[in-house]
Amino acid sequence: MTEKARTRYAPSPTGRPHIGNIRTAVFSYLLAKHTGGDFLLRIEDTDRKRYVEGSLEAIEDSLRWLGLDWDEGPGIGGPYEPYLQSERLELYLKYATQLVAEGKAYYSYDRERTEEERKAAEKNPQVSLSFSRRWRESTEEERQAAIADGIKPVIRFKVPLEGVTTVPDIVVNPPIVQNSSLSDLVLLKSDGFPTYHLAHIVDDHLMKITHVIRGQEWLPSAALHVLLYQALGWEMPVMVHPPVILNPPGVKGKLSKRESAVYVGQYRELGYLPEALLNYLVLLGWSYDDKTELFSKEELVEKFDLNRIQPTPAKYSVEKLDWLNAYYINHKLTREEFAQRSLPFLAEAGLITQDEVADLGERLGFIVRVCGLVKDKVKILSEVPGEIDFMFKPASELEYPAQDLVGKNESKAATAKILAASIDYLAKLPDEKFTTAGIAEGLSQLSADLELKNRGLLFWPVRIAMCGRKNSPDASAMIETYGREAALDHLRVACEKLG
RNA sequence: GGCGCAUUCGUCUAGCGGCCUAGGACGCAUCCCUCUCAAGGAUGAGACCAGGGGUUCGAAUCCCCUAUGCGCUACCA
Repeated sequence: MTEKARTRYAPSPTGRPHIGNIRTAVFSYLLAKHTGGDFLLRIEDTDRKRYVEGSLEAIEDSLRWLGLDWDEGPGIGGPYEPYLQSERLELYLKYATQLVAEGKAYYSYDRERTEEERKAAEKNPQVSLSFSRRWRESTEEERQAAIADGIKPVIRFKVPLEGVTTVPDIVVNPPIVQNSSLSDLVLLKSDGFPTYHLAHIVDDHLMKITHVIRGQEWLPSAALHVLLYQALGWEMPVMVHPPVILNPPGVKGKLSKRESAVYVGQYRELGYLPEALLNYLVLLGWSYDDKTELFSKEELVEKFDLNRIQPTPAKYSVEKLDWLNAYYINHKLTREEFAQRSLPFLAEAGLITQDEVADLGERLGFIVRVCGLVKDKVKILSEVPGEIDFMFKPASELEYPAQDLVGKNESKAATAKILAASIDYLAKLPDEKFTTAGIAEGLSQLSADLELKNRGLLFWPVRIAMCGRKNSPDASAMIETYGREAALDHLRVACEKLG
């Protein structure tokens, strides 16, 4: 085992966490725990204009839901508090002015660029470069004039004009960039807040972060960060730049909310299991071997290896996630767990009350059996209510055409006979035989006794009578779940429908 | 436009010079099971390893070029 790693997830509070973003948190968490180290949460709230109320809570909820517990962070504290960058302003000021004193940074009396100027600068790097260096070699008179004009300066980093910088990285080949192509980045804004570039380096250093895991969109500016570490005389953490997640096949660009659900919270609301989402997210860009792809959180912690992160961006596809989720529901969850997790969705649909979500009391057994009817059928939890709502209604409220009962039987009259026979049979079936298996066996025998061509001719109308729809769970299982009285009611109503 | 990274079945991937007539999974097709829908079981189609040059006895694996994709190009992160 390698040395203990200290990693962090450092989102800015600009809204709900995006799954592409949270995936870097997953990798960070796994690395930390794999090495027996710490995973921290730090909030990068250095842009006051983009702050969104409630973001911190959304971030914390998402991490907790996925089971990514952090060892240090806002609220819980830690040896390097505070973990909110807005509360660490004097630190950034200190290092920025230190760099100025050392001649490695300088005050720049810029006016803010207009949208057009920015567009122009994007097209022509020379414009951008010269703009950023406008005050690099300014005279005292120029500075005094700017101050007299009331311009508040920013502090810019004095990037070396010559040489090349490379960024060592675990995932991709080290980018090699000419220093002359780099602009003098802003370290401290005119409002006294640091930029990301300064803040994350100061914090990662002070918080003793060993591995920085962040999206590949940071690769282009990583050379600048290398230079900054050098200027500050600090050792660099290991850099890890996993690829971004792309839109599904056929759609260009990185995963966007137009194309699919992108926020962790949305997946929760749709009824994905956190363990399935976690498993899927990890698989998107990481592999253990050529076969294994089902991993619990514990297995991931044990097996995670940075070197097996794929350098290529992966296209997001909800189909495999759906399969994984269905697999977890079907094979990993017990009936009780499945029912428990379905509760919020049943309440949402009005099938049970909020009080019952907290404590079902005597209804627990019934709910577990009802949910069990569709456990191997649903892909996501939000599908559960729609699949079993009929179980919550009396027979008289089921609406379906009588013709549906007939199925492959020759007539309504013939079907009615079969149902009548089923009623007689089930009414007399001993209690100990009133189980899914017992009922299935009994009704099969009955269909033979009635000399039907196949037992489907009996099961079909019985099943329709139970649920009023053509697609449903197993007929015998529904009968058992209803219990004898309710099941017989359903059959009687069906008989009446047939006239 | 400039700079950077990447490139194996439709998709996620295994592969780190001979084990590859390229393996697994999702999806798809067919069959089995079957009272419906699922689930489950079996089988199959599907990648001349982006294209072109090298290096080597030998390349999906190393190098170069081209193409394509993605990212960045703010006093945002």
